[in-house]
Amino acid sequence: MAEPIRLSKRDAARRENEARILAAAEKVFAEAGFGGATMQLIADMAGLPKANLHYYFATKEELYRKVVQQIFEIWLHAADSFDNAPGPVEGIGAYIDAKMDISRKHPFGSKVWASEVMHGAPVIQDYLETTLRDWTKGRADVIQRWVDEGKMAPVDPRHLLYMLWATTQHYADFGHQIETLNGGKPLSDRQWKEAKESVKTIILRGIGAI
Amino acid sequence: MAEPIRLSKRDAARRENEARILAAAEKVFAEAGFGGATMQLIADMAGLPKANLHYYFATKEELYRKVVQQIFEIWLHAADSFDNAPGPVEGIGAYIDAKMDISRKHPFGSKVWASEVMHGAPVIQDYLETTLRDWTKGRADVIQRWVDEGKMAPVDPRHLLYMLWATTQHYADFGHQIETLNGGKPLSDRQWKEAKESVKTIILRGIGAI
DNA sequence: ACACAACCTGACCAACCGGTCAACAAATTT
DNA sequence: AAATTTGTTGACCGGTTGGTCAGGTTGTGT
Repeated sequence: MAEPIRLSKRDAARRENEARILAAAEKVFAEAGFGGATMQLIADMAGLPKANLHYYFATKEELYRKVVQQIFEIWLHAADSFDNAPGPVEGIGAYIDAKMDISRKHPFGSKVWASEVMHGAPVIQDYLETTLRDWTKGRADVIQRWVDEGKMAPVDPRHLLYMLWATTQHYADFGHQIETLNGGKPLSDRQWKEAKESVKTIILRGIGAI
Repeated sequence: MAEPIRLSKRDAARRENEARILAAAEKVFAEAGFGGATMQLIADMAGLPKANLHYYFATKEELYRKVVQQIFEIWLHAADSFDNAPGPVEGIGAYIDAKMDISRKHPFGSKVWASEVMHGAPVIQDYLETTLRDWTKGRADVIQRWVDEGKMAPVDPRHLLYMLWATTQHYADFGHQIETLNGGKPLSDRQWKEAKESVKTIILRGIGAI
């Protein structure tokens, strides 16, 4: 069991400050891009003097890197439900649910990730070439197995994965567009549920799993 | 018929300079984002002195706006094939083809557009609320008609459109990621064809049109 | 050939940015 | 409670950026 760790005043303050800075940075980087974001703006949003940011994160790049790593972790773990699933309906269905939830809960992080990749992944190229490549290979193998077992139509696992990523992330990255087309209002709980169902239905039927 | 308009030296030079600047700007904005792009970099890439850029485009914002408008036009016209189609197989199939071609031919423009929307559409919000809203309404009606005519399963037209946008644009916006997962090489002609087929097959089957 | 307008550009500037630092405050250790 | 480590911050700096402008060049109409 986890002990109720006693945090010294210092450690507690450090923890909170880092969290506040990271949260502010995530939002500012998402809304302004790396180049458009300023340390001053992040500092103001975090309620700290700019010099204090540089005490916790030496450079703008270092802070940005931490923000990207954070969302990448969440992104990867979304596929936990993918494994050990008996078939595509459960596995891919749960994956869509998880990724749609991420899009709703972490829209800023999703945008930062999208922005990073769009600009050629200057700071996380190594992750793409190692962690993400392995991850993708593993899931593609699972999908291929389902195909071989006749649990779904023969589709290219890669392109199916791209479609899953694209569709689920779209609700975060292009959330503003969707909101505008929704009469300027964010999707309601019911509309989010409908979105999830639509995506799941079309894709699962599209791969011949239902 | 279009007359072979005689361009004076001036008009010809103006045309070429503007085109060169816009092409350079599209690339730089796509790779560095609006905030990260510099007029100097665009000028260097266009092979013109920076001051000359400001002669043609007064401000960075004005130049950026032109770039965004340009890709928006292409984006809208991609759906010409959508209309007058007898059913979803032809209409949506052609639309997917057209949008995939755009992703391949105009990856920079696609990224600029994505970036603009992701950042809350600061310069083209009015377009979203007028042109895009009308456009979307029109296509959604067409899809609904096909549903009513029994030519496809009853799916929410909006979410289908989002899925089409997301999936096709993904190949441009996340092209770097796809390239990395493809062994660091861009998709070949054959792979692009396979991508198109995969997308069309999954979606058309997903909406019960085939 | 002349006059006028359009075009071009090196040099320049004020504003802003990321990052530094010295001086100070607070917590922790001894 | 003294000493030491850790955290805090206003003021500052060199470098870069978007944008300006005066003075020159080129093309066009007359």
